[in-house]
Amino acid sequence: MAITIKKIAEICNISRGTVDRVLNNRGKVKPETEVFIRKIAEQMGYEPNPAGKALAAKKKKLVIGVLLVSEGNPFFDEVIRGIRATGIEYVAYGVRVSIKTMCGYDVRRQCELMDEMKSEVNALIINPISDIRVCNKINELVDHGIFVVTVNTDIANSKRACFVGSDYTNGGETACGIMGLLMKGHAKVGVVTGSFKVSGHNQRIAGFKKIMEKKYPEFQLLEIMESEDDDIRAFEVTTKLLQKYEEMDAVFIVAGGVYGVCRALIGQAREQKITVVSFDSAPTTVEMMKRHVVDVTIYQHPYTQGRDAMQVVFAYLVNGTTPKKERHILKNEIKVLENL
Amino acid sequence: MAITIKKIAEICNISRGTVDRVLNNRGKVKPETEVFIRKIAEQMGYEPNPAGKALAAKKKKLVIGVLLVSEGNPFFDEVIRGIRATGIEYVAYGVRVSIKTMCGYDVRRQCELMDEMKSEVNALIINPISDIRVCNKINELVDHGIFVVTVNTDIANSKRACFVGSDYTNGGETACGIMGLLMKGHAKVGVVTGSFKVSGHNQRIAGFKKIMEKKYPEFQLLEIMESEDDDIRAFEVTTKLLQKYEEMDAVFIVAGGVYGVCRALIGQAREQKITVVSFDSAPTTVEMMKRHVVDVTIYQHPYTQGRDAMQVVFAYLVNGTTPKKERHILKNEIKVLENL
DNA sequence: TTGTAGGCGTTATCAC
DNA sequence: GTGATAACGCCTACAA
Repeated sequence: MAITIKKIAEICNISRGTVDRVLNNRGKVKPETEVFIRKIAEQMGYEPNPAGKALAAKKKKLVIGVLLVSEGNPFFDEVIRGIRATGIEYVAYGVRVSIKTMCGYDVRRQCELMDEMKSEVNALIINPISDIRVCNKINELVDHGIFVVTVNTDIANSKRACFVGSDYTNGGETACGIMGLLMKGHAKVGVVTGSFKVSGHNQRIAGFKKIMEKKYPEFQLLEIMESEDDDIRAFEVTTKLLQKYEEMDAVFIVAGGVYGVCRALIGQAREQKITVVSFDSAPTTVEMMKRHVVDVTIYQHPYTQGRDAMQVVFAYLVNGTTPKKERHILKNEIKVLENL
Repeated sequence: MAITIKKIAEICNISRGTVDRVLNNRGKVKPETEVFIRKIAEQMGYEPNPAGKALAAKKKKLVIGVLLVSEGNPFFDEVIRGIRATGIEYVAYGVRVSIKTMCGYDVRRQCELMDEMKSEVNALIINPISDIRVCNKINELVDHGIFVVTVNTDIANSKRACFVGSDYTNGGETACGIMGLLMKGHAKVGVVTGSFKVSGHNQRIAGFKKIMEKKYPEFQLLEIMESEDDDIRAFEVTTKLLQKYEEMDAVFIVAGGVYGVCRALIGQAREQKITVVSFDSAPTTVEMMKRHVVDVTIYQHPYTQGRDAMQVVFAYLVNGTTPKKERHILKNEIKVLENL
C-alpha cells in the first residue's frame, strides 16, 4: 500500500491538516515543521492518490475555459468536438467547460476575452495568436494561478504549462517524403502557403525544403505564393502559378485555401496532371480527394488534440499532476481516401 | 450536484446498504424493494461516481491479466509497452498487471494459461488464437465473472466484452489506395501474405482487391504466396515470384516476413524498380525503409492498442463502466520514413 | 432481508 | 500555527 497523508501525519506526530497545508503550499505552518514534513514526505516517496483528490475536488466546482480562434475553420470543429466529448466525462468530477470562440486574428479581442475569463476559470485552453500582447496576457493569467495549455499553436517564451499539437517542421518533411514517392523523385513544385507571417506555415515549408535537399535533388521548387488561407485568394494565386509554369506537375498546399487551389486546377483542366499534397481534412478537402484532385493530405489529429489538451488540464486540476512533457506532440499522419 | 446512492437511500427511506445491493446486483433484497429502488434510480438518472468507485476499489486488489501470443513479434513489443505504461498509472488504484506471453499458435498452451489465470485475475486482455477451443475457454472465463477484452485479433461469437484493434479490411484498402497513387494506377503486383489460415490476412487481401477492382482497373494481381510470417520462407517465395514474373513492379506484403521479402528483392537487384507496401514498423522494416526498399508501411497503432485495451478494462473494473462500443477500432495510418 | 458504520485519501472548516 | 472532524461517493463487514 502506498504512502498517504495520514501515514505521514502519524509518523511526524502531527495532524493530517498540517501535512496537507505543507504539501499543498497553503502556508500557515511553522518553518521547522514544514521542513521536517517535506523531508519525511520526500523520503517515503509520497505520491498523492488521484482517486482521493478527484473525490475531494467535487466541492471545488472547477471550470476549464477554452478560447479558440476557430470560427469558420473546420479543423477546430474537430478540436472542439474532442474537448466537448472529454468534458462530458468530467462532469462527475464537478468540472465544467466554458468554450468561447472568435473569428480572425484579432489580438485585442483575444486579450479582452482572456480578461473576461480571468476571474471565471481555473484553467485555460487556448490557440494563441502569435503576438507579444497575447503572450503577456497569458503570463498574467498564469501569475493569477490559472493553468494555461496552448493547443495547435504554441507561443514562445510564455509561462504556459504545456503545448498540445503537432510538429510543423515534421509536417513539411512528411509532405515532401510522400510527394517524393508519388513523383518518383522528379517534380516541379508550386507552393501555396497561408501567410509568411505565420510561423507554423514557414516551418512546414522549411521542413519540406530540408527533405527536398537531402533526398530529392531532382525536385524543383518553382515559387511560393500566399493564399491568406482564403479560397478566393488561393484560386487567384494558383491560376497565376498555372499560367506562369506550364511545366508544374505538383502542388504543395501548406495551409488553408485547399478548395480554391483545386478549383483553379480544375478550371485550367490540369487537375489530373498535377499531384497535390495538402494539410488537414476539411469537408471540401475530402470532396477534392474523392474527385482525385487532392492525392494525399497530412492529418494532425484535431480531435485528439482537443481530447489530450483536456486530459492534461484535468490531470492538473483534479489529480494535481503536472504534465511530464512540456510539449505534447502528435504525429503527422498521411491520409488517402481509404483511411480518412 | 449529481444523484448519489445516499440520496436514493434517503428518498426511498431505506439504507445505503440496500440501495448498493440492488444497484450492484448483490442479491439479498426483497423483490418489491428491489423493483422500487431500481425505478427511483432509473427515474433520477443515477450514474455511479467514478471517483468514489475508484477510491473504494483500492481495497479489492484487482488484477488485470494479459495473455499474448507475442514472443518474437516486435509488433507486440509495442502493445506490451502500452500496457505496461498504462498499468503503472493504475497502481495508485490498487490495480496490478500480470503479463504472460507465449510463442507460436499453440491452442492447447493458450487454453492452459487461461486456466491458470482463471483464479488469479479479474480481467483478461488476450489476442486469441482463432480456434473453437479458445473461444469456449473465453466463454468459460466470462461466465466465471472475468471481464475479457480481445486485442489486435477478435474471436467471433465469443462472450468477450470488447475488441480493441484495427480494421483489417480497411488496412488492405488503404494499402491499395496508396499503392494506386504511387504507381499512377498501373501495376503488376506480387502479394506475399502470412497464411491463408489467418482471417486477418485474408481480410486485408480482400480489401486490397476491392479497391483494385473499383479504382484501379489497370492493376494486375500476379500471384499470392504464403510466407508463414517467416523471413526465410518469405525470401524463398519472393525469389520465386521474381523469377516467374519479370514484369512485376510492385509487392504488397500483407503480414510478417518483410525483411525476407526485401532481401530477395535486393538479392535480385530489383529493389529500386519495385514499389513495396508493407504493414507495421518492425525494426527491420524501418531499416528497409531507410534503404528505400520498402516505400510505405501501414501502421496499426500498437502502443495505442495496448493502452486503450487497458483503459477499457480499467473503466470497467474500477469505475464500473461498460464500453460504449463493443468494437474499439483504430485507424490504419500510412507511414513513410519521415513520419514514423 | 435490512441497517449501521467505518474506511478508501484528500480537503475545507472550524475550534483551539 | 495546529488539530479535529466532517464531507466527497462507494463498498463491505457485521450487527440486527
